[in-house]
Amino acid sequence: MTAKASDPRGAGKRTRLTADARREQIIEAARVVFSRSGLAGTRTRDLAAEAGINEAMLYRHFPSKEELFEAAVAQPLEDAVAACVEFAGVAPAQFDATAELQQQQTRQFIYDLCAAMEEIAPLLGVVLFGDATEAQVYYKDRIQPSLAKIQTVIETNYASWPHRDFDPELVVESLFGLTWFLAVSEKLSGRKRNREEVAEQVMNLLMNGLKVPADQDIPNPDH
Amino acid sequence: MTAKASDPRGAGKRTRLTADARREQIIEAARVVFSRSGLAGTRTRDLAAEAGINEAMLYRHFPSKEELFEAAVAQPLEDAVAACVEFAGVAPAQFDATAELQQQQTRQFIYDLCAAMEEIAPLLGVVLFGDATEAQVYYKDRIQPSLAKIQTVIETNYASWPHRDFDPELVVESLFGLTWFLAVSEKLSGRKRNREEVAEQVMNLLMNGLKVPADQDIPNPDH
Amino acid sequence: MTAKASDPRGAGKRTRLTADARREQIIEAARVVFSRSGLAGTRTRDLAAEAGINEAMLYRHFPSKEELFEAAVAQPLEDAVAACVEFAGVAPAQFDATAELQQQQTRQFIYDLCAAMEEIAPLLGVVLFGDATEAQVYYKDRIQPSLAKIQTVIETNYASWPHRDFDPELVVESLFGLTWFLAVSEKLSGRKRNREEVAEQVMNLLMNGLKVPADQDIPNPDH
Amino acid sequence: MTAKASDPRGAGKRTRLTADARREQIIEAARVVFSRSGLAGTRTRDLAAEAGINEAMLYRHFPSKEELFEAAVAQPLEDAVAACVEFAGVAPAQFDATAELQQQQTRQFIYDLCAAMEEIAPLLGVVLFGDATEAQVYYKDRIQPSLAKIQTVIETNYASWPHRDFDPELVVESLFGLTWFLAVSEKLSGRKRNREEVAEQVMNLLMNGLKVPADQDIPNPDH
DNA sequence: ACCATCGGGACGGCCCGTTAAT
DNA sequence: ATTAACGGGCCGTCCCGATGGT
Repeated sequence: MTAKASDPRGAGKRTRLTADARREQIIEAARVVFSRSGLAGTRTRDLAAEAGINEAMLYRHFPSKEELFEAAVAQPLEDAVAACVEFAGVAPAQFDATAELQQQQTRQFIYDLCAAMEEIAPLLGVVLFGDATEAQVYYKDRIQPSLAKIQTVIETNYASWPHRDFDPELVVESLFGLTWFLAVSEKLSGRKRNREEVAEQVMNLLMNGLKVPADQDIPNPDH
Repeated sequence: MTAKASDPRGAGKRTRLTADARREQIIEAARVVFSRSGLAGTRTRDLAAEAGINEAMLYRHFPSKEELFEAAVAQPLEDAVAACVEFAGVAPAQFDATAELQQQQTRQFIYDLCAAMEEIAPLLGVVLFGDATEAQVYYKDRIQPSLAKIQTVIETNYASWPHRDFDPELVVESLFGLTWFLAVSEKLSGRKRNREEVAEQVMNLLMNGLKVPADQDIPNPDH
Repeated sequence: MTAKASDPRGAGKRTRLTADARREQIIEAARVVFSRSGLAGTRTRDLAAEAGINEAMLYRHFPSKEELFEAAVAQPLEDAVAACVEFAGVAPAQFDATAELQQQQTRQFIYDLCAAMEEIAPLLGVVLFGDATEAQVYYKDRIQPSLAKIQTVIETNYASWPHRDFDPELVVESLFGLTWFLAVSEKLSGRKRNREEVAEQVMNLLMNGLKVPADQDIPNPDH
Repeated sequence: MTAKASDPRGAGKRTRLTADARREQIIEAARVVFSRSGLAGTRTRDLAAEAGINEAMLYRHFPSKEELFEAAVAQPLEDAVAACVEFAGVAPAQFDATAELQQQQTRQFIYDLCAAMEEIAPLLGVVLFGDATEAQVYYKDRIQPSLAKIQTVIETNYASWPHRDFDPELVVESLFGLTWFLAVSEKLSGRKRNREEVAEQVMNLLMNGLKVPADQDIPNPDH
């Protein structure tokens, strides 16, 4: 994000901003309100109020509420999901018997995913549950491709570590949904979790499962 | 259903609906429309049209759109989530070294959860992403308690099988979110998965993880 | 046709009434509600509720709200105003120097008028201030003729007593308006006046004015 | 009166007024429509049409139809009635045997009252006969106090002229009602009276009555 | 044979998203 | 950049027919 000299939340004084800066400010305010109330549930008045400007100003910068939604929610969400592909990274070159590297890499991936989810979880919600028809298009065109890419990365790394037979697509969607809901739940319940612990636990869950293998010691059977 | 003097199923003729039947029909139609467009995005006209009646009829049976939403979406969702607690079941009495019984039980649980999710996924969406304030209340008061109960069931079974140390709350939320998103994704992408396979894979993921233990043979490294 | 049934206000039990009795009951209930809220301000639901019957019953006895208004308010009001003509009576045959008989007659007239006004005051209000266009027609066709008749009676008696020169029409309207407002005021303020005293005072005002003739003693100048 | 700024019949033109001017224009238009149809009988669409604007504009200037009614009818009416107190004036200082000054003063008072009534008569009607409950509150809180003040003025002058014993309250209400109905009647019948003559006649009626004192000549017994 | 309920066209008040005019 | 303006639509209800139970 570009560094801004002025505080966009400063409501006291009327600052004259450049068109771009104003646009950015509107977008950020809109993201807040849209996240809160969805597309249909948001009034243009609320958008203007949150941005600290006049309603007519919105229409000087955006031709319609829908386009503002696109700029403030849909596009950033698509970008953010696309960015998650980077998190997946590439597999280590050489074979690792204990897949320790994979575990580390996976932990980091989950950590990054959780971090990203904190921001995009509400956006994902309002986009996917605003209007079913648009959601379908959006999901197919702008979410799934990124998920597919992550899946591809995993498949590429498929040969480099010892694993069970699994469906990469299912795993990606599972992980995505899992982290999504954790973020949603955190926001709704107001309870904060330590993200590193979460990443560690989820990674462990994903890689090793809950069960202790039969030939190992049971760490703490009765807690 | 409520006991009726006359046969509710019998009449083959086109009969006017009883108040209860009409109410139920409105609720079911409303659930469809609300699932599609959310609370704010749904017009009362759409609700009436979907139910095949006049708008005025809605308000003879429900005092407001919000109350219809409550009856058609919020309450059924709460009930459905509450019903998921039953799926968790109880742990087998005796110890099982390979935790085979737990695996079976878990598979069934996930299967049931996925089945339930097929219906409640959109409801969950529109409730949690319709209005942030109401979502918070709803989640805390009407979703989390059920999740907590499932968690309790797991904790009760905690001692009966060999497992790693994990946070039951996190696991429950993870599983819930995971299955939720699988259902959402299925609906949005239009692709159908075999639920039994999904349950098997997810159970395996949950119990055993993706990784093959180091002292085992690598089943099929390069697919 | 048949004799009036019992008290129409008995709401406790559902009495089966003859059509005429039911009609009369509806009319009386309607008069109450219309008096309270006017034609436009009255819901058919309120009418039905006040009559203790179903809304549909109204339309079995009256084709429309307007016709019920006509039967419950407009016609009774017209009749009541027409009946006021009787109150005016006829002048005594022989000349009376002190017009004592006229005073008595006038007192009685005013008394009767006040009594009638107690009932018709609200009706007059809702008819004349409900809809301006209809009020005009109503006034010209159904109120003024009765006032004109009263005026005629007065003119007939004109020669029989010593009086100043005055415009009978103006006097009739004045008296009518005066008594109307007294009734309205009584109802709105909740304060009750003794009707005989009112009649006496108004008669005195009308016949003798407030001022004491110069050649008479001043009864009580400083009270 | 102020010159009409915009032509209500003017079609496409979008006239721009300041907020205050528009507000005033709406109020004046509303007074006309409310006077015609009452509060319940007036559609917001009629209000907008009469003001030559869109319905939405009403709600930019007034939060509800009721508040517009308050601003356009209730408050002006209260003010106008309150202003009538000024008309009552004060009694002449010195005693006047024939009460000629009082007569003149009274004539002027009645004249002013009639003039005021021409404007407030319909307002009074729609307020007092719109809704019985609100009318009661309005009358007690916002009409009666002014009438009581007039009454006080009369009582203050009570000692300064020779009069019969009378109830000032009754006289004030009588005069108020009398002039009210004269105005109503004029409006409804479409017949115009000369106000000076009316004032003269009513003053005479009030002060001297219709009857000729016994010791005076009968002016014109048979007209 | 009465009556209550179902059913609906139309419109009520209100305000939302949007466009001129200043 | 701001205020005034508006077309249209939303939620809710009103007045009133039609249908079927008791």
